[in-house]
Amino acid sequence: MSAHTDHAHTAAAPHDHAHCVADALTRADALCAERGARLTILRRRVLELVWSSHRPRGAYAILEDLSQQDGKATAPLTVYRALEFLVDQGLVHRIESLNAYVGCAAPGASHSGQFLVCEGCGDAAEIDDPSIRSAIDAAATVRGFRVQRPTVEVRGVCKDCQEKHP
Amino acid sequence: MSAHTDHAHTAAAPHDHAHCVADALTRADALCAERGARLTILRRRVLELVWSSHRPRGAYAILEDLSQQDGKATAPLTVYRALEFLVDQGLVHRIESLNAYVGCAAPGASHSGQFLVCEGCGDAAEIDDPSIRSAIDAAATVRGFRVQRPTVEVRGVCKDCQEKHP
DNA sequence: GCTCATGATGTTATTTTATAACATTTCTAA
DNA sequence: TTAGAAATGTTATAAAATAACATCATGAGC
Ligand SMILES: [Zn+2]
Ligand SMILES: [Zn+2]
Ligand SMILES: [Zn+2]
Ligand SMILES: [Zn+2]
Repeated sequence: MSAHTDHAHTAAAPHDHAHCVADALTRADALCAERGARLTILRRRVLELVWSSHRPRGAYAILEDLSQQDGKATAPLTVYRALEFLVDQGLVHRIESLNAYVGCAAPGASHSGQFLVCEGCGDAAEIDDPSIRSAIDAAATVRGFRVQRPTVEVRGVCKDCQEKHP
Repeated sequence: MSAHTDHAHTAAAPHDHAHCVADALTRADALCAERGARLTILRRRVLELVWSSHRPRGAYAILEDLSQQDGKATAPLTVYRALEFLVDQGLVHRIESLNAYVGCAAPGASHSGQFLVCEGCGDAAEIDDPSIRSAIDAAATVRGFRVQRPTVEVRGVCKDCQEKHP
């Protein structure tokens, strides 16, 4: 069995993050190839920067990284367009309540877009809980509402932060 | 029994909206009095403007209304501060995915903050579905996450809009 | 190889949304 | 009435996102 287990990595838990990012990029390469979507150099760089931490990152933070790497100013649109592509491909999620973006832990699989957002450390743990999804679907169906994109963002305090500040 | 029934009004369904707004203001008066919170003239006016439709409204739209009523420019902060108060009191909800605000249909009661947001008509129907809430609580508990404020915003198409564009 | 249509990126300017810092006014309770 | 606190006014700025248009890259078809 691989050293990389299935359990989700977090910003807090120490782990081989380079591997983590490399995995994400490899998955993205495979998925885009499979779909005929063009994961260009720029988009791939932006994806890598989104993954640079396990925390949600703002578009302008990514913009700064990009500008610094290139030694010249990059325009916001450059980043926003790349992010739009990545979100459309399901490689990145946008956290609405933070105006920020985070790499998807399981692209390809169904994305319900559920996050536990910690007020303490800023971590946004992606979960995919079928019972939340089915409860939403049921509530929508009863009201004749056709679901396109359910968003669940739960603000609170993660386990680690609770232990640190009891 | 009152002419006003319990079922939720929507922007689409014709109804006595003046009554609708008056009710919201009366409820707000009562709640704030009960809590010793100060629903000042300004805050009450902003609440009324939030309720001016059943659709989410942006802070700057409310700002324009306010400026027009007074015949002079109002500063954004004026509106944002009032909105902050109203959100804190649970009289208004912020729809994160729209950067907009909508009157709460049932202030005082527990607010889980669940919305069905229609892409067609812009309506944001507030629901309070216990099974969604308990599914979220269960998922959080399993992960040791302490829930403070769950946000559910479901994008899709409402019943009316589906019937209009089949 | 060329050629053109399409998609991607560059460039400049602007819009939309939200907050900071500090002054003044209003309310409340002692 | 008179602090002290809360609310509002004022001015300036920050943060997030998009519009409009030009240029460049890519790849299918010839
Ligand atoms: Zn990692
Ligand atoms: Zn935390
Ligand atoms: Zn109404
Ligand atoms: Zn609709």
